Amino acid sequence: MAIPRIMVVDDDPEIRQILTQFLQRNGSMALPAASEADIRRHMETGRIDLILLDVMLGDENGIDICAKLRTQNDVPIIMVSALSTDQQRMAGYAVGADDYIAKPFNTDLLLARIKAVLTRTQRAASLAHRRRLSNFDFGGWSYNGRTDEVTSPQGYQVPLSQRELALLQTLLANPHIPLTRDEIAKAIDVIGDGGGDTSGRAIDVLVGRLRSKIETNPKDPDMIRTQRGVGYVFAVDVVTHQS
Amino acid sequence: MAIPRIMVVDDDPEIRQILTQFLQRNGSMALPAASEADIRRHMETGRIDLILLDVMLGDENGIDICAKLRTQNDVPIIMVSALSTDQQRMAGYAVGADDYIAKPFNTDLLLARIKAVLTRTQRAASLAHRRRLSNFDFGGWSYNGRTDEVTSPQGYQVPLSQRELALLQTLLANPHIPLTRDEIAKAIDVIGDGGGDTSGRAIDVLVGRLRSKIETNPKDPDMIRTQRGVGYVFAVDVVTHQS
DNA sequence: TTGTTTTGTAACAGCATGCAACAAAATCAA
DNA sequence: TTGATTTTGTTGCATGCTGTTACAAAACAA
Repeated sequence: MAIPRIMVVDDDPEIRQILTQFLQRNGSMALPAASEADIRRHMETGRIDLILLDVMLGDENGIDICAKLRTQNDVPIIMVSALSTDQQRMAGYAVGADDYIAKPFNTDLLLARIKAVLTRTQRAASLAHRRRLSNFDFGGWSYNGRTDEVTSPQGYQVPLSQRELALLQTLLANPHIPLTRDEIAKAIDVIGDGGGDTSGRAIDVLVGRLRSKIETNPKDPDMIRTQRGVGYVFAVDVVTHQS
Repeated sequence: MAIPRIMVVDDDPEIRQILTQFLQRNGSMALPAASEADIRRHMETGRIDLILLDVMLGDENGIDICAKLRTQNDVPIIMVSALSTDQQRMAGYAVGADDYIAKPFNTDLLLARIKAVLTRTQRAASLAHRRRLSNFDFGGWSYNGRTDEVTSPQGYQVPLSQRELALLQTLLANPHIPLTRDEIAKAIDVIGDGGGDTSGRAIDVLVGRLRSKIETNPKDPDMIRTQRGVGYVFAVDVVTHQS
């Protein structure tokens, strides 16, 4: 196996750095993450083989984060916790953690657990990676997951910005499912929005921009439909396939 | 591997001698050092494969010495300490120790740790070496790792400067993986950048220069893609092979 | 109808990025 | 050595991306 890429999630900068350096010295590439935003960015921008997740995050509960990650991908998760009651441990397994280690832990133990989880899930990890490279056909359009090229029914290639691309990917992953602005904001890691406040209109504007590029009639959109009071739906059948 | 040369750093003459003799009896060359001055002398006068560093040095803190050594070279360090709270251990890893052993320690354990660290670092070194001598094919181009020749799909040989070559090697070693400017700067040892400050644009310019030489359309690059807010990705499949 | 809420979007400001031009540093030639 | 050439980092400007704001249009409730 190639060098494992391990994301270290901990909001304490010191522990984060220590773990990061420890992993790097032991032959892994460590990707530190302090917040859920960091997590999402790492998940989207590169292959992650394993997540080391501290349960005691400041703003958000590690258990919740773990549950969320589990629903979205197949990357194995090792939870690390200062508290190690059996209840905690059970909660961790319940939301899909692959292993659970109590602090303070023996470093050899940590390495052994990491290795065990990695070999156990090796096949799943490579599959997860391949899934990122899928191609999609929708409403006559096509999206190439390897090159990020978006092609119109007429064969024109339409350049999308990073945000527009992220939005399209989110929609493609959730066809026919109404998505709230919050959900979209979280999925594509928008700064200004996502706090549930009505002031941030970033998603609205972004949707408008994507519509202007891929809708035949942006004023009366066919694919990205508005659900008043809810959010938006991608109302198109999507075919996923490998190239 | 040749006989490992291990520097023993401890200001207690007795322990220093015990360790030295123990190592010598077990097939290593031990180089005793009592002070930072000794350390420096040894580092300058000969190859050192590993440093065994006692945390409780009289005049200086072992942690500080370790940190200093780490910034200056890549010799692996095993810290030895009478105190072995997890805090101590963590501090050791934080400043870059490769392993941490509490006194009094089992001699078998010590030997095992030494062996582990040595093989670990040795393999990393040999892998890095082999990679340098590999050949790469990417997007119709080829790179000869022995001669550093870069050949275009049309068969033209394109001369790259040293920095451009280093950048290309870094990209080739990390295909499809987003690299931050910091990571690139560290990998190719750029002076002006790497401190995380936004002022240094050396990497941007360097990327531009490499693009102008190897991208079909430098204005709309196919291979070296920009990830806004992140860095750059080498978005090409890379085939590595020996000549 | 009228008034309120929600959504669409143009205009704007702040940044990140690309790049040309320059300057400093290294290398080479003689 | 000196001077020419190449390499490499810096700077300033142009461009494009992105979130905010303000206002208009649409949808809804009464």
